[in-house]
Amino acid sequence: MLISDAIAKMIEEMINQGQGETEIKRNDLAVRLGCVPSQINYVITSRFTPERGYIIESRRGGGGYIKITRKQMGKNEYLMHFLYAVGDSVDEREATAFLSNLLDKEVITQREYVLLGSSLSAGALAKVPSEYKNTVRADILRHIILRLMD
Amino acid sequence: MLISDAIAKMIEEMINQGQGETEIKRNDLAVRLGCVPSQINYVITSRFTPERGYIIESRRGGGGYIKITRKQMGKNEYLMHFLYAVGDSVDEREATAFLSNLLDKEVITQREYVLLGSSLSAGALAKVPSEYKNTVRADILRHIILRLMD
DNA sequence: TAAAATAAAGGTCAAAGATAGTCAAAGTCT
DNA sequence: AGACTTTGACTATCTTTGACCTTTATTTTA
Repeated sequence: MLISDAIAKMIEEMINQGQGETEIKRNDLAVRLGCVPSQINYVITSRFTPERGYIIESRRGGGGYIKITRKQMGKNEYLMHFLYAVGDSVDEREATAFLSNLLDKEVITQREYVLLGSSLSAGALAKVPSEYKNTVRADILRHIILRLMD
Repeated sequence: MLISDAIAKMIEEMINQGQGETEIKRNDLAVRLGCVPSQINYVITSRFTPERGYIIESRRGGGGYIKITRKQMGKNEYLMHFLYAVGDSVDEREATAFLSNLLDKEVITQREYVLLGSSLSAGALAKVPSEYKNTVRADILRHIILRLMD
């Protein structure tokens, strides 16, 4: 398994242990997992993103920490939030992150997650010229989100 | 025998081994079969297409892979029929007709009908250049149908 | 005790490494 | 001739690593 995946898994477990939030010591974690400290940042910025519903806070210096919180919101709040958060360009990864968040919050079902994901997949949009691809994906995603609100 | 046929055969075997799906390492496979890596892409795009019931997913970079999933003809006759019925160009009205057919046959729910309809709507695809619009819609629809198959 | 130095975190960024994707030219088969 | 295949140069994306930067806390010193 990739080191980054192991780091992500570890952090997720810690968040679950801590009822939706955890505070890590970057250097400690890096040593425990055998990676360089900056790789922790990489994992956080690539996987614990706002699109996936996480908030990151941190402090440097003695007693420093990185705090990761999983956001808790109501359905409509989520949808509104996502509507704004979906910019005018979304790649497949981001789109999947948004959908999996909606799934976690039970705004959509597992089956809807799969079906809607297929609408946004690289394969489905393969023939859209690359300059427009992520723009079109964003448009589709926004249309879906709008339909989910009522 | 053509190298491409050998590649296709190999991949098929791997899919059989893996109960309908397999994950390959493009470069590994290319080395094993003595071809350039991009030939794997050629084989995948020319033979493992959605029209034939395959779903392709992939990732680049460290730990990258290409995942190929085959949807079975036998179990999903009705959906297979749909898959073939979708031509290479579908306008919004036809897409809606397909979806409402699926709704009538209780293959999808009312809510799925609405959500998927919004993915295929003119609005969602507004920015796709008109030459491609109906082709892209057909691709999306095919991907959705494939995902409806268990 | 206030300022200065030092230590103890975490942050940034770019380079290098590891994969996969695209596309067009050249080759081959029918 | 036209369709399909083969190849490789170039591109895009994701991960790993390390050098250097910034912020905050603690200790030393005038």
